[in-house]
Amino acid sequence: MLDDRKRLVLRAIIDSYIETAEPVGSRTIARKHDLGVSPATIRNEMADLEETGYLQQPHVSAGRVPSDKGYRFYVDTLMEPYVFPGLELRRLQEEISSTQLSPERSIHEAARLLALLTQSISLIVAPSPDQLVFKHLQLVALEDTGILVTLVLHPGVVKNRLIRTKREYSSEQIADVSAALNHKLKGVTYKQLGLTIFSEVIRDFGEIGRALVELILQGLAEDKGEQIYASGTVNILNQPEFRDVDRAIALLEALEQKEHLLSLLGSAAKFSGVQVAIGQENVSSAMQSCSLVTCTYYVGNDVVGTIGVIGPTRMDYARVMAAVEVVSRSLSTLLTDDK
Amino acid sequence: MLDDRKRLVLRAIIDSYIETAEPVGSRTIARKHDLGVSPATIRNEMADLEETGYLQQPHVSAGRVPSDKGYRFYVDTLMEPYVFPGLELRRLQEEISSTQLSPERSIHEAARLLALLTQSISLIVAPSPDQLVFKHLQLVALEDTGILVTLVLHPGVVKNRLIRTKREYSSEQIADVSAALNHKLKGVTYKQLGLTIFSEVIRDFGEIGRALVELILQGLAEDKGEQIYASGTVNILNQPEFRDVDRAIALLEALEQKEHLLSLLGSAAKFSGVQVAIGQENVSSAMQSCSLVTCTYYVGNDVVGTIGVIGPTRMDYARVMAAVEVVSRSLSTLLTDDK
DNA sequence: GTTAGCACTCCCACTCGTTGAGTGCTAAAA
DNA sequence: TTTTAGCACTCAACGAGTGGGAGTGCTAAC
Repeated sequence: MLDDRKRLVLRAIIDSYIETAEPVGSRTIARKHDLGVSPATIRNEMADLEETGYLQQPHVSAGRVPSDKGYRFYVDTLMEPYVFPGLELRRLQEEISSTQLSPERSIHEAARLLALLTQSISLIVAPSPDQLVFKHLQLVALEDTGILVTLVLHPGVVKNRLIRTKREYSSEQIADVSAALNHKLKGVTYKQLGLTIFSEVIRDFGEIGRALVELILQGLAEDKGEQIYASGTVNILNQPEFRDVDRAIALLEALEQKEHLLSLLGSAAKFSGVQVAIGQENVSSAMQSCSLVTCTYYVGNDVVGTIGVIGPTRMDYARVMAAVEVVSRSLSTLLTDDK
Repeated sequence: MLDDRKRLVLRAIIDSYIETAEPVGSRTIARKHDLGVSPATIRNEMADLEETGYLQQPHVSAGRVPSDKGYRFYVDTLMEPYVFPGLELRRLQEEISSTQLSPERSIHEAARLLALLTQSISLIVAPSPDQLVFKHLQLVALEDTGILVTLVLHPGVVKNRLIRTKREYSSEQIADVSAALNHKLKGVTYKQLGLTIFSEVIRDFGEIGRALVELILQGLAEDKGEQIYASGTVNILNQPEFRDVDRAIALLEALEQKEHLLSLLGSAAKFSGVQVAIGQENVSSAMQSCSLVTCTYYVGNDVVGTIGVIGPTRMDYARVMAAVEVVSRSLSTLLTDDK
């Protein structure tokens, strides 16, 4: 569709625009990239590229700027993939796993590093309770009528909740219940919990059982907010496209709509590998001039969450995609290894 | 020191400036507040107030703007305290306690509400591990060599950590250790843990004991970052003084220095009641044009943390102070009641 | 002690010409 | 047919100049 020279020109323009955030003129291209043709020829190519929708002109006497279509083509076929130097890779791997022993921490750390690496906003969706498997359930009697419920879920999430009962139970009673419950629920996923199990629990464990079922039904739905997490929000203020404070506010406020974000990232979870949504490809209105790069991460062979980066459409796709890929892989490795 | 009319003028100027963020002229004051004197008289007063340091003039033909000293006087003696309407108060109380049963959540929710209420950045310092008392310690054997340590600390903080041992232990062994440890540590504060206890634990509980001591020594120091928490950072972008993106960035980046923040808020913890640090009174350089309003919160009679609000020196002190006071009290009540 | 009057200051918004980067078109060269 | 030099044209950005307006301080009269 596009001949070789047009591709070269388009790529040169996008590379340059990504770097400088300034509209790119024909002279600049002729000077920086040695295409062996004069600015006039490049102008002709640029006019064609604009006509076919790959470029745009902010105003008639300015240079050209890539359109969403241009970026899409760039990402799909033009750009040169970025490869992290081995050294940096190892340092990264190390930093992620340095927050020893707590998967939740590791996930947060991964988000922080991703934001740092890309100088953009990073998002991370923690494993959804639905997919988790009961690994252990422990009840501990505190003084009075409080019972601490500790749920250990696979992979590596620990949740604590306090429930209160009307009457007091002895530690022994609670230990018994704990053991029995543990036996009943071990290896079951949240999704598999159905009315059958719930009614059995209520029947067999009376007041505690009821409180527990209630906890499970409502308690884990409520923390959708904790399930998604943004890091490095300050970074976008450094991007020239967000020097306009109002635009920055619009985006940042959109990011506080956790459910909204979740659905945004959720749609990427169906595919494997690094996904890119450019500008208008995003449904979210506040993100029409942003791109979203996402990748799922794993425990073993199961997709458990998504990480992503949000930046202006003029982001360094090669670098961001590499960073997302690398962080997702490091995280997967880490979570898989220490189960 | 200041006669009545000067106080009235100063108060009128500060009220007006807080509302409009525009330098205040003599005519404005004469028109809006019925002081029964002409602008010329007010001009004289204003000149005096400037000379004594309560006001400043951005340039000679502009109105006056309060100085830090002016704000200080305003906060200490001039302003009319704001009282929340009962309805709003009850709604607030309700919203804070709606995140049932988890103190950590309540604290986060309090921060969110405080930010919403003041349209500023809210900060919250969660109870420091040092002050916490062991309430319960539970070890649970997971498969392989993993042992889940659940620490229940008073007031209401639950921490989970995973430790790994070289050899496997049976659930019974671990339950025994758990019971013994629990007995030994119950009621002890972190601060009281000394070498004696540590060496006893290591002696009596071997490998698990050593891992545990290590965990306690390093594990709880490491989460200083989790101990302080900012909410509503987007809000300051709406303040006219932060339309300049670079200033906003400077402040926001300062807020990411968790340790720095901790020391900032920590100094307020020595006093009871609502504390205000205005502009230059703050040591932090990024906060020279901001004020910080803080208040400690309690469990029973023990100070366990601090909440605060950061905004431009031109903040609505009456409202912010009331909000901080109210949220801190609600939080204290909540934490105290469900122990 | 207060106030009207007035000269003065200085920011701000606006206009207007200039500059320069960049374009499209045309016609000649390859 | 493609490329390119040349040229007229466009338009944002910048700076200088200008008028208006808000606000002041001072003075003299009340």
